[in-house]
Amino acid sequence: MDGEQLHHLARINLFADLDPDTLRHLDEVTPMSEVPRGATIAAPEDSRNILYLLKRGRVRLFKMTPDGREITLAVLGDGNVFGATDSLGLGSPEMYAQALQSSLVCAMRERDVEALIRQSPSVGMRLIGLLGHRLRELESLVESLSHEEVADRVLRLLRQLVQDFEGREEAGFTAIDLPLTHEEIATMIGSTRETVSLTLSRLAQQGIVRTGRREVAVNRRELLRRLG
DNA sequence: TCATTAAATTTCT
DNA sequence: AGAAATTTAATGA
Repeated sequence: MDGEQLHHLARINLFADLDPDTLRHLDEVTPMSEVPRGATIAAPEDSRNILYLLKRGRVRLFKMTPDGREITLAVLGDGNVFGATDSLGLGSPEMYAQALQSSLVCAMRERDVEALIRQSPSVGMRLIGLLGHRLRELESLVESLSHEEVADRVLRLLRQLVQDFEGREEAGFTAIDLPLTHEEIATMIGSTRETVSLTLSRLAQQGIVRTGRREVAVNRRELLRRLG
């Protein structure tokens, strides 16, 4: 399965073809809440047996190093899931989840998820698709982190983000539909705010990216040329 | 090449 | 005004 298909797979509703009765039951066991930008949805001290369903919004998953620095492990969009570290073994207990923008989140007990998967295997299949996509992005990140210089790490990250969060197209530049600071970008590629800032402005001079406060757009043609 | 430190500057609330 | 985000510069590993 190629990246484009996986991309679309990740966007479809986890519960797409469930029958009305099941959906009604799900509604009862999955309280929904609106989470404001910047708020923490889950922290290590929270109960670990909940699967969060991101109905709409953007959520960043990160860990904290002993010296207090953040390491971002994933940014999730509409239709994705996170949490649930006990029986599903999804993610680690040390993970924080923070809303990058106002988001709509459902909480489902892990045991209800288990029961649902047994009853509707298609839900399980979609979950695997979602997780497979995340795994692949992590693999590519590790690869990049281990031997590339910062400029290339930034570029690979942006290529990934523009695929997952494709925004408006304007004058050859495709926006990344995600509010990100240079600081946050740094935590995604193991660099620093200052270096990311300098790197982005150099890439802007080269016509590969266009940046603004909390926003980045990329010229896909130039990006491809540079990354090969 | 890039993290670190320090500081200035811009932009948002 | 004050906070947050970004930029610039000097230094050393």
